[in-house]
Parts: sequence; C-alpha cells; structure tokens
Amino acid sequence: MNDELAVKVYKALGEPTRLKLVKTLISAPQMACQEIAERLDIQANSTLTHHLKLLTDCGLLVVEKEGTYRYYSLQKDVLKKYAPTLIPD
Amino acid sequence: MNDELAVKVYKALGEPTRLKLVKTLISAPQMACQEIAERLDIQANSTLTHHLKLLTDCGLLVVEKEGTYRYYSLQKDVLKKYAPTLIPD
DNA sequence: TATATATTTCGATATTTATAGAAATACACA
DNA sequence: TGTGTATTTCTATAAATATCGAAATATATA
Repeated sequence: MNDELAVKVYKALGEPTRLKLVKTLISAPQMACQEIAERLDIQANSTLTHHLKLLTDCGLLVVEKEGTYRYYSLQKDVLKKYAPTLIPD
Repeated sequence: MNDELAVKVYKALGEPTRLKLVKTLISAPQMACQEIAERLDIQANSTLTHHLKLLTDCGLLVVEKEGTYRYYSLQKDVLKKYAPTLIPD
C-alpha cells in the first residue's frame, strides 16, 4: 500500500467538481475537454486542465490524443481499487 | 450514493496526517487524543482536534467519553465501504 | 473547593488549492 | 503559410484548509 499515492487519489476524489467528473466518466467511454467542461459547468479551460491534471497524475484518468482533441477516459480498475462504492452495480 | 458525504470522506482521507491516523486506528481498538498525537507527531492539541473533527463528521471515527479521556475508534464498515484498499487482509 | 489532566474552542497566520484571464502550443486544413 | 479550433501553461487572486498558541471547558480527585 503506497500511502502517497492513496493520498493523491483521495485528494483528487475529495472535491465536488472532480468527483462529479469521475462519476460522469463512469458511464461515458471517453470525453474531450469541451464536452466535460460543458457537462460540469466549468467556466475556464485552465480550471478544467487543473482538475484533469490531478486526476491523471494519480492514475484515475488517461488521455488519448486524436488530432486537436484529447480524449480523457476513466481507469476503472484504479477507481475500483480505491473507491469501488462510486461504481454502480 | 450520497455525493456530498463521499466528498467529505475522501477529503478526510486525502491528507497525509489523517490517512496515517486512520491507518493507525485500523489495528488499534481505540486511542485517546494524547496517544494519537504522540504517534502522529502532532504538535498542537488544536491541530489534532481539527483532524478528529473532520474524521468524525464524515462517520469514519466515533468517540466514546470515559472520564477525562475521549477514546476514538474507527468505523471499519464505513472505511470498508469507501476505501477498502486501506484495510489489510 | 482547589488543583491537575484531557480535550475543545477561539482567533490568527501560513500554506494549499480552486478559479480565472491571457498568452502559448499543438494540430488540421484551406 | 495562414487561419481556426482545442488544450495547456503562466500568472494572479480568492477561497479553503492546516497549523499553532492561548483561553475555555470538562472531569477526576485531593
């Protein structure tokens, strides 16, 4: 058990916007920034980038570049390990 | 799934001192403030109280008064629900 | 009641973090 | 190459939070 990583994961999940983001991605295969920002009502791009960085840094999200877009998707195995209760049956 | 509560729980766990506190209580049946403060190297009583409050407010800990002492113990079922990976086999 | 011990509350400060705007970068395509 | 779109980086600011010292509260016991 890596405590530093656990702290990062739980810190990432312990904020309303990011928890909502994670829950949104549970049912979506992947989403680009624009769509995420709209869905979560985030005003500034930089704010979204900030949250996405924290979530990817701890391994909860991964990015895939495709042209100008970057698609973010959830690493369900990581979420399942640290916070399985967030995943609906 | 109560998102507000989840945020509170993960916020509580997403800080090094509190994660350590929770992990300490996993193997201890209950501990009084003094002992917790020593074990975690917390300087000020008020700092410990602050952390204990966050942890009890989200249901991770419960207190039992006994004379001048207050014994804090972990609600393992709550921890198991939100962060089972923290509990060793 | 007076004193000692354990813990909490209050008020202040320093650090962290969420948010935003503007500039920079990356890429597609005309 | 030049223009438009998507995202990130930079810098600043406001809000949240961790920490502390001192005073207050609670309880046991001399």
